[in-house]
Amino acid sequence: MTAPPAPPPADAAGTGGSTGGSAGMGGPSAPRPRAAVMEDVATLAGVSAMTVSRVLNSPEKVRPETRGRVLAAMRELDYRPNSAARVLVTGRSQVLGVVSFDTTLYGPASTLYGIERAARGAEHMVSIASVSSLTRRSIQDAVERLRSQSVDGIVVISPHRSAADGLRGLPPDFPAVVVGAGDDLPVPVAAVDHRAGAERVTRHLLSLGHRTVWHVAGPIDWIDASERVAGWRAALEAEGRRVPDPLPGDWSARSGYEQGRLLAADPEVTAVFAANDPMALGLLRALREAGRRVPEEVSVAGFDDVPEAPYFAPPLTSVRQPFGEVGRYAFQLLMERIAGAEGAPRRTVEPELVVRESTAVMPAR
Amino acid sequence: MTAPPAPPPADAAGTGGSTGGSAGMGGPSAPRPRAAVMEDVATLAGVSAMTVSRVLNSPEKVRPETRGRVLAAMRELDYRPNSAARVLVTGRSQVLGVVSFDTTLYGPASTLYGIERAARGAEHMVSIASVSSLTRRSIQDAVERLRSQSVDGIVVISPHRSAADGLRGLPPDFPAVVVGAGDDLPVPVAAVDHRAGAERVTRHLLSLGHRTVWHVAGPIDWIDASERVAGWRAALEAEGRRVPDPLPGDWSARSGYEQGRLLAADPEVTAVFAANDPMALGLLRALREAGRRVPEEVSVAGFDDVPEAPYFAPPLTSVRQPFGEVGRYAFQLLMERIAGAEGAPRRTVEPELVVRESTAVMPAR
DNA sequence: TACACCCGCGTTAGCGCAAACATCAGGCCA
DNA sequence: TGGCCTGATGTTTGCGCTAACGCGGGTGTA
Repeated sequence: MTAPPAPPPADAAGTGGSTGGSAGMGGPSAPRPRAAVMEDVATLAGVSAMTVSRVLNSPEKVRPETRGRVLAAMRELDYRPNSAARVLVTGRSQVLGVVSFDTTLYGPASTLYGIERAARGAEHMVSIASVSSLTRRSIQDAVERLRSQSVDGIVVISPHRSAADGLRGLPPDFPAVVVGAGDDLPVPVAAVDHRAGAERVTRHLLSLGHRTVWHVAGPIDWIDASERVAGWRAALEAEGRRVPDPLPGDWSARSGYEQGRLLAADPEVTAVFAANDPMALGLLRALREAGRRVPEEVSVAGFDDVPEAPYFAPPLTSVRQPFGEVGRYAFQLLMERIAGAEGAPRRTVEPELVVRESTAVMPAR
Repeated sequence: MTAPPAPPPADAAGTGGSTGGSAGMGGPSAPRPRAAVMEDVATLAGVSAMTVSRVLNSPEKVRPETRGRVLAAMRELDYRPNSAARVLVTGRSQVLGVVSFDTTLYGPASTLYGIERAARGAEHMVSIASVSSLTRRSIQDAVERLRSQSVDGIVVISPHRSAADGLRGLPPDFPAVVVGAGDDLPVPVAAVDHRAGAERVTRHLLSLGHRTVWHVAGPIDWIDASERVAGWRAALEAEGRRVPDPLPGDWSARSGYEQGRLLAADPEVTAVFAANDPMALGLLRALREAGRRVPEEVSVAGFDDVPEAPYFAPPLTSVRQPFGEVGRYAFQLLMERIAGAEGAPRRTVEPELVVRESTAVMPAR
C-alpha cells in the first residue's frame, strides 16, 4: 500500500537466466532463493543449457569430463528438473492413471499395488482416480480427470460392465488397458482366469463326493462375478449335476452371512462355493450359528485367498489370485500400447486352488 | 538471425495459431487432427486466447455472452486444457503425493481412500508412491519421486519412525503432513488417538473382571503400535494391575497365531488385546486349537474394526478407527499448509470401542 | 462538458525444457 | 593439402498457458 521503501527495485526480478542462486543484494526480506533451473546449472558448469539437458536424457552424447562437471553443478545447486516443462515439450508425462472402484477391497488394492510396483521399476508414477459408483458416467469422469492431468495411459481396474462403456468415449489411440474385463473391448486386457478358478474349486468339491455345489455369487454386473458363476456352472454341467440358482451377494461378509442363513436351513446343502473370501467368512458364521459344522456337515470354499484365510474357523479352502502378476501384466500391456502396439491382446494368469480345512468329503447320510 | 535455408517448406507444421482443426489439405496420411489448443478455441469463438483462459479461471470476468461463445467453441473442439502448460506458468499442479507402506493393508488403504475422496472434492488428483521397506532412505526416495513430479504437497501415511527422518530432508516450507506419526515433527499431523483407543479397550476388559490384560503388539518401530502399547500399559497401571510383557507381532494373522499358541499354554491368561484385527484372528485360531474357548475362558479384543470383524468366530470386540475422517483431516491440513499456514497443528480423532462377543466376564476359577 | 473510473477484452512476455538445426574442431583418406 | 565425415557442443525456436499491463468505451460524479 504505502510507498515501497526500496529506492530502485532495479531488475532484481531478473531477465531470467544467469542471475544464479545469489538472489539477495541484502534485501530486507528475500528468504527463498528460488529453485535452480537448467540455465543455472549450465552457467555454473560453464556449458550451455542444451548440454545439461543432454546429460539428463542421453548422457552418452556428452564427453565424460563435461558430464562430470554438469553433474557436480547439479548436485551443488540441488537441481531438480521441472517435469511440467518437460511434459510440455515432449508430450510424455511418465504418469499412469489407475481407475478403480473401492481401493479398500483386497483385490483392487492388491492390483493397484502391483501396478505401482511395476511402474516404479520403470520410472513411472501412478495417479489414482477412484469412483464411488460403477456407472458409465462416473467412470468417464474418472478417465476425464486423469486425462486432464495428461497421463500417458490408463488402467481401469473396475472389473465391471460399466468400465467397458466408460472407455468407449476414449479416442481409439489413447492408451488404455483393462484389468479383468470381458473380451468385447477394443483394449488390451490383463485378467485372472476366474472361470478356470471357479471350475477348479467346484471340481474339487465334487471330487469329495458332494452331489452338487451351491454358489454365493458376487454382483452379477461385475465381470469377475459372472465369470466365476460361469466356471462353477460349467463344472457342474460337465458332470451332469443339478445346478442350483446362484445366490446373489455383494462381496461383503454380511451378504455371505445372509445367504448363509438360507443355505443353512436347507439340509440338502453340503457344499458351498462363495465368490470371495469375505462372503465365505459370513457363510461360516451363519452355518456355525445354525449348528451346522464345517467341514463335517457342510464344505465351504472361497475365492481370493486373502492373507487371513488360513486363520478362519476353519481355515478356508480358497482360490489364490496372483494379483501382483496381474498388475505387472497390466502395466506391461499399457507400456506396449504407449509405445505404439496395436491390437487388443489378452493376457491371462491362472489362479491356484489352495485346499485347507473348510472342505471335506461329503457326509454319509 | 541467419537466413533460414528452407525455401518455404510451406506452413504445414503450422506457425501455431489459427490453423484450426482442419489439418488436412488432402494430405496422403494425416489421420489425427492434433488436439485443439487454446488458440484454436479463441479463433473459433472470435476472441483472444486470454479470454479463453479467463473463462476457465475467472469466468465472472467475462461477459456472459462471450463466455457462452467460448464454452460452445470448447465443446465443439473437444478442447481440454493442457495441464503441463498451466503448471509451468502457475507453479501449482493440483496434484498431491501420498507416500505409503503397503497399500494392501486395511488401514493405509482406507486412509488413502479417504484422502483421495477429499482431494477429488477439491479438484485435486492424488499420486501414490509406495515404499517396500520402511527406512529413511526409501521414504526419501519416495518423497523425491513425488517432488520430481511437481506435486503441491505430500501426505506420508507410513506411521513409522522412519517417516519422520525421511521428512527431515524436505525444505521447511515444502507442504507435507503426516498421518499418525509422533509429535516430534515440524509438520502437521492427522492421527487417530491410538492411546485412547487402547486404554478404552483395556479398561473394558478390566471392567469385565479380568485381573490383567495381555497384549500382542505391532512392530515396536511403528508409532501406532507403540502408542497402543502405551495406552494399554497406562490403563493397567491406573488400576494397579500387573503389566505383562507385550508380545511382539508384525500385524499379520500369522504372528497373532504364533503368539496365541504361547498365550494359550498359560492358564493365567484370560484376556488378550491384539493391536490389530488380523492378529486377533490368528489369536482366535490358536486359542481354539488349544481348546480354550472364547469368550468363556479367554476374552480377545482387536483394533481397527475391519468390515469382517463381526463375522469372526466369535464376532470380535474391536476399536473402530475412522480412517475416512483421518484422510479428510490430512487433506485439509495439507491444503491449509499449501495455502501458507504455518505451524504444525495436530488433529486427532477418537476411535470407538465396538463390543461384540469375543469379550466376556472373567471366568470363575 | 469534463474527468475519473471500471469493465471487458487484447497484447506482450515469459515459465523451463528439448527438437531441430548450426557450428566447430579434429581425424581420416586421397 | 583439401575435402569430408564424425562427435561434441551451441543457438534458435516454440510447446500451451497465464501474469501483468494496456486500451477503448461506457458510467458516475461534479
